[in-house]
Amino acid sequence: MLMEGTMSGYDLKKTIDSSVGIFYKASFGSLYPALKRLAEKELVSLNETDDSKNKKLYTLLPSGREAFLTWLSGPLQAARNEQLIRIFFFDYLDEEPRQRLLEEYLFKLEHEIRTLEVVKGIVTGELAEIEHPENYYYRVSVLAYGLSHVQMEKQWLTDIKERKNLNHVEPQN
Amino acid sequence: MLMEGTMSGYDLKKTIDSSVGIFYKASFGSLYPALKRLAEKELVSLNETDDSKNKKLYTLLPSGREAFLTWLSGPLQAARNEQLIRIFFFDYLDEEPRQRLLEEYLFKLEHEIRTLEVVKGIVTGELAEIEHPENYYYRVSVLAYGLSHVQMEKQWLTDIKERKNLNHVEPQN
DNA sequence: GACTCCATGTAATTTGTTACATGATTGG
DNA sequence: CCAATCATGTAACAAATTACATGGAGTC
Repeated sequence: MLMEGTMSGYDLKKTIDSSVGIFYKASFGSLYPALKRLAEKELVSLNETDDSKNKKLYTLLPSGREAFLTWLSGPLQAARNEQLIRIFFFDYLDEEPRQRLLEEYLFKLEHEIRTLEVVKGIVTGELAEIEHPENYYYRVSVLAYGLSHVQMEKQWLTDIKERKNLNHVEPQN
Repeated sequence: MLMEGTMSGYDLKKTIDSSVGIFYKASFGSLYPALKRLAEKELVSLNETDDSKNKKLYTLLPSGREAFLTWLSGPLQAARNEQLIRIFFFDYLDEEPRQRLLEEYLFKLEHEIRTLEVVKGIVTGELAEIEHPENYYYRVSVLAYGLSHVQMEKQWLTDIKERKNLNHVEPQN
């Protein structure tokens, strides 16, 4: 986030919540100590404001920028989904609570789909008004990923709710 | 896993690796202390074998079974994908390393798809030979989820590699 | 005057990772 | 006999979560 410019811990939290917030959470209890560590490693510099707010502004140093790009270039790996171990054991639940849970989750997913579509609409609109929208392609792609993901989950959930024969799922390619 | 029967920490690790291992890892450094904690809370009972192996066999107690079912009945939540924050920032990478990373990931995904298909084949075969295959429906469903997931990711990756216009993704429902 | 927002932090607790350490048994 | 597997654990280190604690500024 500091690649975008100088920020305080508080600003950071707001920025995170309103951008990657859909799939990543940060608490103050993790943010402030993390900034401290980054400052100790001299990856960021600290400037205190002397106005009434008493903000501590953190700026990414060249070494920090380097560390960020190194992290970014690391290998992509399949994300491990802890949610799945729950469903893995769903056979132990009775049919009634199981259907209820699946129903609830389906409801949440539908809500999430609507949310993501709204967000995507807003972002697309904002993007149309800036100078170089192509520089924000991957940020928008992540939204598209989110949508594909929840749509896939919805389809899958609908299928298992009906106890469809899962061997008939056809590969897309 | 202890719902299936009495096991040692070592057995547990093997069982985890060969079942949920595709999407969940457990190390001895987390397993043994965890079993200790479960024993302290009297959710499992401990029986030491007196043979040469010196195994410590853990058995789920009724209270442990209850705790498991309570955990299982908890609300399902959308899994948070930390991998996505990487891709969110991909605009900061140059086109060359970016394409290389996407290519690598695509390769991994294709490997994973083949693996999952093999595993699914094996599991389906095994399932056909047991008495009540319907009691293992959700275990198999998770495999189907895994496959849908990687297939979705592959499609998405292929799209962004070509910088497709992501606004044209059509909802499935 | 009360409530919300801005702003920073610490403390306790919990947990995970990685590496280290030990020793018995089994199969080729 | 040597390597792999079986089997259990600890220690150092790193982080995250939740709750607590504090204080200023703006606004209704």
